[in-house]
Formats: sequence, structure tokens, C-alpha cells
Amino acid sequence: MVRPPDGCLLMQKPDEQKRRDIINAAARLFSNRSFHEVRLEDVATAARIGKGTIYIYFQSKEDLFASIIREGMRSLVEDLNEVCDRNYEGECWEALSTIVRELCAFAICRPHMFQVMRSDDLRKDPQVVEIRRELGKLIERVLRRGIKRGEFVDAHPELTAQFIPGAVRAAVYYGPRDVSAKVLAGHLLKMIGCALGVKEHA
Amino acid sequence: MVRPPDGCLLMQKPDEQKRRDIINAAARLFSNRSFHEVRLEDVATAARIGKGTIYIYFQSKEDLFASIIREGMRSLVEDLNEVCDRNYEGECWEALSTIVRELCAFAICRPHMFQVMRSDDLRKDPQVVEIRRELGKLIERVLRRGIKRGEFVDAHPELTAQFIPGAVRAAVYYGPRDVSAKVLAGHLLKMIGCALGVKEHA
Amino acid sequence: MVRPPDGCLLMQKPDEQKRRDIINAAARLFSNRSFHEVRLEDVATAARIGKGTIYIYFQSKEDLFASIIREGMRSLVEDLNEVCDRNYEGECWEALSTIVRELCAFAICRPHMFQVMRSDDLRKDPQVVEIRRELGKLIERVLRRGIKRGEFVDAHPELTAQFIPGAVRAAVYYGPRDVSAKVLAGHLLKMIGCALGVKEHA
Amino acid sequence: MVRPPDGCLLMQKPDEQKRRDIINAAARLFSNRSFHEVRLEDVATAARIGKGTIYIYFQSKEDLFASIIREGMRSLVEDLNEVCDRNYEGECWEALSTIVRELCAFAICRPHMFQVMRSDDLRKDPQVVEIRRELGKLIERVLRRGIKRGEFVDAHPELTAQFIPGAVRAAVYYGPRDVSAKVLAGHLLKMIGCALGVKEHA
DNA sequence: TATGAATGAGCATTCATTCAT
DNA sequence: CATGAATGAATGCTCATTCAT
Repeated sequence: MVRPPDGCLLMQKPDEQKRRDIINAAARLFSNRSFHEVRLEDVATAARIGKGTIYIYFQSKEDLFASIIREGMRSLVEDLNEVCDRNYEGECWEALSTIVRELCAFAICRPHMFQVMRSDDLRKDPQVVEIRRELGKLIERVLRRGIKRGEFVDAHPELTAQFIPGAVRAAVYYGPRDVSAKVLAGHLLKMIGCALGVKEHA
Repeated sequence: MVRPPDGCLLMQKPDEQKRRDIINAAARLFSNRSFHEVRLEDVATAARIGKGTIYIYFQSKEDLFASIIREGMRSLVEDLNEVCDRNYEGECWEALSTIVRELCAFAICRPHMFQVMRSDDLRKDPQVVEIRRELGKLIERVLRRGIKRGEFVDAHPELTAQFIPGAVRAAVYYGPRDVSAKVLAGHLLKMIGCALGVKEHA
Repeated sequence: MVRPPDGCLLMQKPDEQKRRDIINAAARLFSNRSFHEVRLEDVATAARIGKGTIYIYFQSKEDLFASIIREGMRSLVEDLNEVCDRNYEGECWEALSTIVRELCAFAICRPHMFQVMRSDDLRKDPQVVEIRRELGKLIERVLRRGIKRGEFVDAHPELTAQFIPGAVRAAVYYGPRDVSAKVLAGHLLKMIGCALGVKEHA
Repeated sequence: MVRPPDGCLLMQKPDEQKRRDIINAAARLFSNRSFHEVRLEDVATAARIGKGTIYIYFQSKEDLFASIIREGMRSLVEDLNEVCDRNYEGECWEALSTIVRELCAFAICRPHMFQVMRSDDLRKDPQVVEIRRELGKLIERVLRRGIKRGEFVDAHPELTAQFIPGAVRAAVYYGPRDVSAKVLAGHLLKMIGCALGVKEHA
């Protein structure tokens, strides 16, 4: 292992960097194979560390796996929350459009993370379920605000809020191999716009 | 050898009913726990049979699991295909409505089947992928026919076809615990109807 | 299964014939694969009978296996005993020659039986061990009689008696693929003849 | 990383000694029971290690078993090859005597190894068959050289070469319980000497 | 007697986790 | 902190044997 010269400032706190290395290596592996198909030994090899080292940074294999999803979704949800906050006063359609676009971009541009996120193996991890729910709530909130403002017409925003990420997921997962995030978002937005009775949406 | 009168099974032979029993017991278990959390011993116990008996009807644990999904989806897709055939001459919106309603009913009324179908562990099973694709194609076909007939307006029916089952899945999976199939289908249809530019859909 | 017309006398007591069928089918299988590599199901299939039927004629798989060896060796040993009895008054070399020739013929002409006999899986079956010992004793007896008659010179007939079947076995098993029983017996007899100090042996 | 001074093993690494321990423990067990009668758990217990450790040193149960035989026979054959090389210029009878004596000593002094070597379960292992063939060839070579030098008379050295180990095997296996290697070798050599027409062998 | 579906004890193998170095 | 050899619990699968028909 090549070690930077002592006192080198380029490398962050070695702890945190190594933790990222492990997460990245693991995310890559988990995106191709399911939870039980990935051995911790493979993760260690891919991260160029020893097997035992993983246990310094994570409690268990489950914790490592959950951390990947949590952190991936957390960053997505935080981004989206920020979008909502920024546009709180403005048009809700603006906010919703941004959310859908980011969702599509995330799904397509970070396939590893996205692949891992669809994994069922953690469907009972409380934190992951919580974050998924938060994503739904976030969209629902925008929808309800839009309804209140008279922008949207929607009898069941709590369902619509679930439809949106579900549709993205399915399209990326089972749809044509080469959809761009732009086309996907565009098409989905057009449909949502119609459905919500949004009048003008270029 | 004394031959029993027709209709009477004197000789034992692999019993289709027993196969169903196993599938049903297993589906129930797989819907609560993930593939690796279910021990074949549990399946046997739940089906009130011996462990070895499973191997008379299925090649392996994977085969049992895949069979559940294959057969569940197969029957769904066959039903939907029949719907399409029946309505071939009529309104496409009629066909699409029926498809969505059946999809929602299936998702909600047969939770075991549906829960199992989400599983990750079979995402590489060629037959399952094929059937999933078939479902998409089936919906896409109806959409394209509707477009040709001037009923629908849709620039990307191949994406819309994926959105629909994806939305159902997400709503059932992450949405409110107590949605009825009727409400779910109604809401989804209203949105789809708007999005496709369908004029009259009470 | 084709059944002979009632009263048909061509078929022996059906019991015994079926027992032979099973033994023959099993011997063929056991000669290619080891005890644990042969499944009773294979035996049943090869004998064109049901699996359960085997248990009517044999106590267990071990019993079936042991029966094959016992009966094969038993018939060999009985033949050889008869040879000894016939020649009891005559030259021992004559008897020994016949024994060796029969041993070689048996090994080469009934490869199934012979292959099965070398199996180690039954090395603890008391009857098989007993018969193997009997074969040794039989040869030893001829040797001792020859020594007493002044025909042979041999300080350790109990060892020589073991050398003979062992040499046959090894030659057939590891030696050239195409040795004839005649060549094998001829060569072995020439060596034994020399070793025992037999003067004239054409 | 602090490097230990040479000759000191601070870092753990697969231990050749442990491999020997496992082989020895397993050989002992395999000599009493057949391949399928020995559970890997017993081997682990006997070697005072964990069950999983076996898989660090061997690919599988079969590999462990084959390794025992391979290594046992390999060392025997290497010893005998050395004997041949040493005596290449000298009398072939000298070489042959040594070979037979070592063969008997090996069979009697290392009963575990030898018992295991008889096993049937490896009769198809290519390496084991190859080594057994090598043993035959080795003896055959000495015989042919002796014939060429005029020391031996033998019409079928390829058969004689097989007779020798076969005779040893049978004598040790089925013969009197308490033969010494010396007596066994002595008697066999006397017989071989006579048979090959060797003039003087006190 | 003959059958073969059903059974479940038995075992090889895997891999997350630990801990001596 | 880092390592990877050692561990052993956990489980899928096989196949001899049974027994209802």
C-alpha cells in the first residue's frame, strides 16, 4: 500500500477516506449482485483492505449495506428537501419539476446507488424504510401545497406521491436500455402535468 | 396388476394439488421474509409435508421460488392478454382500464404473490424477466393501438407502459396501508386518462 | 411388463428370476461406480422394477451389495474347491494350475463381478471377509499338500496363498488393458512354478 | 506496518505444519472407515481444529482424501525412483530387492497411508491412477534393464511389474496379521528371484 | 406381490465474525 | 489501527427406507 509522506495534507482524515473507499467498493458490488451474493471478502479485496478492517468502520455486513442505501438516499432526499425549501414561495410545479428531474438524473446517473437502493434485502431496515417514506412525504407535501394554491387538482396526493418514484424506478429498471434522464423526466412530467391539471407546462 | 376404475387414484402419483400446497405455503413465507431468510424446512413444515417432498416437485429452492413468481405473473399476464383480445375491436381505453383494475386487484388481493414478486433474488431469472417484459409489451400494445385509433396522445408509449405497473407497485408497497384496489385503480386511471388526453372517462 | 401366459413353465419361480435380474443389474452398476455412487433408484430402473421391490428380495442396500459379492465369490470358491477335491489324489501342481487359470478367467471374463469384488466398501462385511479368507485357505491347502508330497518347496505357504490372488487382481486392474486370461495365467504359473521349485511344467 | 524481523512470523499465514496435522489426522480416520463413513467434523475434531479450517487447506473432502493418497504414494514412488537411480550401474537384482523391501516396509510401517491407498473411492482420480501407473513402470524398467543385462529371464515384465505390488497388498491385507516386513519381503524376493532365474540370492 | 411418493436423518460446504499478532 | 487465519453455526440437498395403495 502506497503511503503518503508523513504530514501530507492531501489525504483527509484517513478514517473517513477509508470508509468512503469501502462504501464505494461495496456499492459497486451490491449493484450487480444481491446482498447474499456479495461476500465481505470480495468487498475487502475490491477496497484493497483486509477483511477485518471492514469491522472497524461498520458493525456488520447489514450495517455496511444499510449505510450505502441510507447515505445514498439521504443525500438525494436532502437535495430534494432543499429544492422544496428554495421554491417554498414560488410555483409548486416548478418544485415538482425539479424533483422529478433530480429523481430521474439520480436513477440514471448513479446506477450503482440506485441498483442497490432497489434491493429488497433491506426492506425491513427501519432507517431505510423511514427514508423511503420521507421521500414520499416530501413529494406529497409539494402536491398538497400545490392543491392548496390551486395549481394542482388531485384527489389522492398520497397515492400520486408514491406513483412518481415508482414510475421512475420501473422505467429505468424494465424500460428501454438507453433512455436519457432528460427524456424520462420530460415524459413523466408531461403526464403528471396533465394529470394534475397544470395548464401551462413547457 | 389390478387397475382401479377410472377416476380413482389407487396408484400414487405426483399430485398437482400437493404442488399447489407447497407453492402456497412457500409464497406465504417468502412474502414475509426474504429468499435467504426462509428455510426449506419451514416451507415443508408450513405445507405439512416432509422436506424431501419439495424436491419431488421442484428442482431446488431457487426453482421453487422462481416457480411461485413465474406462475403468479404468468396467470396475471394471461388474464390481461385475454382482456386485450376480448376488447380488440372496442375502445382501447376500455381495455386499458380493465388492465389497470386487474393489476391493482392482483396487487392488493394477492399480497403474497405480489410481495414475492418484488424480490430481488430473481432479477436475473430469464423467465421472470421475460414475463415482466411481456407485461410491459402488453400494455404498450394497447397504448399504441389507442394512439393509432386517435384515442390516446402519447409520445413515449414504451415509457408509459413501464410507468403503470411501477406506479401500482410503489403505491401498494410504500403507500397508505389501507388503500382499496378500487380507489387505487380509480386514481391511477384518472391520471392516466388525463395524461393520454382521453376525453370522457367518468 | 409382459407377463407370460398363466401356467407357462419357461419362467422359473418368478421370485428367483427377479432376484437374479436385480443382482445382475446391480452388479453392472456397481462395477462402474462405487457403492455410494449407485442409487437404489438406478438399480430399480436398470432392473425394470420398482424401487420398493428391491426390499422384498434384499434387506438393505448393503445386503444387496454384499449378496453380489458373496454369490460371485461363493461360486468361484465352490468351483475351486471342486477342483481341489477332484485332484485330491493327483498332482498338486495340476490342481494349482487349474485354480490359477480359473482365477484369471474369472477376473477377465466376468469383469462386473470382479470389479465389484474389489470394492472396499464392504471390507468389513463379515461374510465377504470370510469368503476371501476361504479363498486364501483353499490355495494354502493345496500348497501345503504339495509341500508334504514333495512337489513344492515353500517356507511360507500362507503368504504365497495371498500373493496369488493379489497378483491377479493387480495385473487385471493396473496392467495392460488387453491381457488375455491365458497369457496372464501362463505367466503367473511359470513364475509360481519356478518359485515353488516345480521341475517340469509345460 | 511494523515488519517482524526475519524468521519471526508475526503475521499469520497458512501453516504447512497445520496442513500436515490435518492430513495425518484424516489418514488415521480414513484407514479405519471408508470415505463416506468419515465425517469432516471428525477430521476437524481429530486435528483439533475447526471444521472450516479444513477448507483453507483443501478444496473439498475429496481433495483432502486424494491429497493423502497422492502424497503418500508420491513419497513412496520418489523414494523408489531414487533407489533405481542410485543402483543404475549396479546389479538390477540389488535394485529390485531394495524396491520390494521398501514396498513391504511402507505397507506395514505406514498402515494408515497404505490402508487409505486401497480405497476405491479414488480409483478414478487421475493423479492417483497416474502415480500407481508410475509405480508399475518403475518396476518394469528395472526388470527390463535386468533382462537386457542378462540378469533376469522374464517373458512379460509388464505383468510381473504388476504382480509385485499386488502380492504385497494382498498379503498385508488378507494374510496373517503379524507378518513382519522382513519376512514378507524375504519370502516374496525368494519367489521373484526363482521366477526371474536369478542365480545367487542368499 | 409390486409400486413409487413420501420421509427425514445426515453431511458437505459457506461465510460472517472474531481475535491473536 | 490493520490483518487474515481460524471458527462453527446454519442450511440446502441426497437418498435409503417405509408404507399406503
